[in-house]
Amino acid sequence: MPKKTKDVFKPKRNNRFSRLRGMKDVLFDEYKYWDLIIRKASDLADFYGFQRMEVPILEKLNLYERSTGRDTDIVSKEMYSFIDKSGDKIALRPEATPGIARAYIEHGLFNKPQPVKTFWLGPLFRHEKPQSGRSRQHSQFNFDIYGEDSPVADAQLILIAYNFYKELQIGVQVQINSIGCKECRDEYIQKLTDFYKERGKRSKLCVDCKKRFLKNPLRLLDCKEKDCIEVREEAPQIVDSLCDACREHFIKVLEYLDELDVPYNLNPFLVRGLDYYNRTVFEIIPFEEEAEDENIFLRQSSLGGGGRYDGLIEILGGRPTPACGFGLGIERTILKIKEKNIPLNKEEKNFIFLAQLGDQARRKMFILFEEMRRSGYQVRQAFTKDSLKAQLEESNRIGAKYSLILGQKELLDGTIIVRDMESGTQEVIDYKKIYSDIDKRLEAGKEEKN
RNA sequence: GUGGCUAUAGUUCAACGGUUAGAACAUCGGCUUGUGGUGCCGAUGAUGAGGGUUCGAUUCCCUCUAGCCACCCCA
Repeated sequence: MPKKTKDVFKPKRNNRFSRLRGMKDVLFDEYKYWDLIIRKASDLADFYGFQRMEVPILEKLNLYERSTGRDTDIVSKEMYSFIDKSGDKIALRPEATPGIARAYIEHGLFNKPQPVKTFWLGPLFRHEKPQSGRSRQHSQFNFDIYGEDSPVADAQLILIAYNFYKELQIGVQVQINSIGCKECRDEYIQKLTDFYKERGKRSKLCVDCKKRFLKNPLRLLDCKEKDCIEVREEAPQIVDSLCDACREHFIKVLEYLDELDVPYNLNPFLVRGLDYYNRTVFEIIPFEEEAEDENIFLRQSSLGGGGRYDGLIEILGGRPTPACGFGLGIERTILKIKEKNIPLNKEEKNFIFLAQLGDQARRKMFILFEEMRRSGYQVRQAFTKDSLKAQLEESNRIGAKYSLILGQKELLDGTIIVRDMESGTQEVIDYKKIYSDIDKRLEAGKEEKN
């Protein structure tokens, strides 16, 4: 080890190479949570027949303008967009669905047996003001079903999202609504604007809502201002305006959820912010039954959401294809896991630590390590360390079950020391009997457990 | 994007405007040059950046940066 001198480079925090705002490093301990989520999501994907795919992080800007919607906040205010060296307008994906839909069209996935069910997981970018549970790069995983208009698809997706949290022991509730199809929604918007035009109701609205009235009246429904909520009470509800087909679709989705005991809350004010949604829309919010202040969960940001987007593929130039899907926020889920102290049930492995003293012993152990690894043992080592003390510290740190210690003396005698790390007892055995001895010990350990 | 709060070792915290900015945990080393998980001793290591006020600033003021909270929006 070189001695430290005062000339040694000292990294400083917040220096000119520091992280970009709203970006996060995921270090070792944190990654355990990612692991858990990725595993759980992959298992569900497997089980329900969704196949993993990935699409580029960069796409053409117009993909999002046309699908997500030029006027949505995500596209108009929060997107990382730029012109690249060839002069193309590019964007870092702010959400996943458009890219996946684009891939569906581009690779002719409509020629595969339908429905095509995709599982996607990756980072998204939105230039927002960061706070906890909201950074400029975050990750989601999405489940999408293309080429299926049956309400079973909607219900199954909701079920999967619900199961995901249930199995993680996180209490959630499904907020659900139907925003109909283009026809019945337009009719409803007409009714809604007519309602707001009555006797100076508009004057009671907040500044934002006055704008919403003109630009996107549906959004009047999810304003949180007190006065706006008051006016809203009497407003017509979209479920009453659904056309027969849309109503029937929605009812069937709810019936499936009822039969599966998925708790949901019919929320007539749920309107999702992206242009391409139709019919079923839903959001997954944290929910504690014992919560005294119901504002606690109302205020909390949602863990994920989704819905149907039957028109999207056509908008992007594909043949008309019904589709639906959802996305769940990985970081927000991790926040919940930590908040609720949900244990990461780590696999119990019987680590065997190989410790050595002296160059010759090190060489021998170096080879033994490879041998044991190939034979399927969970071997661990710290061959860069010289002192036995440091090696046993490491062995202890990783929770090894046994340490095999080889020094000069053992080398000469053709023996090796087996140390039981829990009890601290150790035994000198014939070097040749390593495998049989370890096997015997592990077998005994197994029986003791049963 | 709007408003507010905050910023000290790797981490969690301390320091009436006044000596050398303290501690715990973590890290490394030693006690024990062949023995970890509990002990003892020691070492490394910080005032986010830049200005200003002052004899003197971690402390007061300004700007920037970052984080947090609320809103907006959303995952």
